[in-house]
Amino acid sequence: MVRLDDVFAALADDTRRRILGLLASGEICVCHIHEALDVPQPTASRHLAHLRKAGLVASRKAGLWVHYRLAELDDPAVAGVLRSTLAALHATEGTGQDRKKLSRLIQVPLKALEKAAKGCC
Amino acid sequence: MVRLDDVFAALADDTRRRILGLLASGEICVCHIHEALDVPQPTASRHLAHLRKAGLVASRKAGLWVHYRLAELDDPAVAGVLRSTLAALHATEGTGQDRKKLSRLIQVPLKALEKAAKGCC
DNA sequence: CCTCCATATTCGCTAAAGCGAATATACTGA
DNA sequence: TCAGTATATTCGCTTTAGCGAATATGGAGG
Repeated sequence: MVRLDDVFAALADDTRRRILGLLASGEICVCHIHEALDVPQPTASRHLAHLRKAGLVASRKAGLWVHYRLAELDDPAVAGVLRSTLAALHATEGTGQDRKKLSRLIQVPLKALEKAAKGCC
Repeated sequence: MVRLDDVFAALADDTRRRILGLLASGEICVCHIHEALDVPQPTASRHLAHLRKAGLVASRKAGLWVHYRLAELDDPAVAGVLRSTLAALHATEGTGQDRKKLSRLIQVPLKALEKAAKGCC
């Protein structure tokens, strides 16, 4: 059960919004998030935990790595908030820069990431 | 110019979201907000100032009273966030109760407030 | 001018959030 | 089993947000 209070608290932090901006283009593992955003690994992990508690992201363990993705939200109201938030992030300059850096890191063409992000929000 | 950071910071507080929930049904003066929400007048005023700084609400002075309303947002991305937020609030129980109390206070039928709120988001 | 009323602001305090550093956990492969 | 790597957590600290109480501002009317 997702509580609205937790959702907005989660969205009220720049680093967490940047993470969501990255996840809009698909599943990413922690190491790539912390490198793309240029934040310490514990910081990335802490914010991801916050987002997970709020119900906005889900994680999948694959050996040593943990891959995070946007959660499938049951509540349509919360889904709407997340969708509009991603759309707003998409319109900012920072999101594009983060995505560009991610593109280099994971060796995936920027176009592909852009396309995936569009289809998500 | 509305900054996304301020918007989400503004939305990350329950009292401020309750205020937005009320304003969805139209312009309201400070005294009615603080009575409908049952919070001290300085608290209502402080939160309204916060919302105004974030660019989410606008105010109009009418003699001794100050009427607040949802702002017309230039930025379509921010407008989308606000719209989905209001929709999410609309789905919560608390918003209905606050509106009911406002209805009694300002002597306007609940139906009319509901209708106005629907048309807004 | 003085008073009343609605609204805004300030002050001191408490609680919570975020960070960096260090450390713990968990899985992999030699 | 042991070393190595990715992720998570804890600790101490600093910053910030929100609150209650008191007070300031500013317009309306006697």
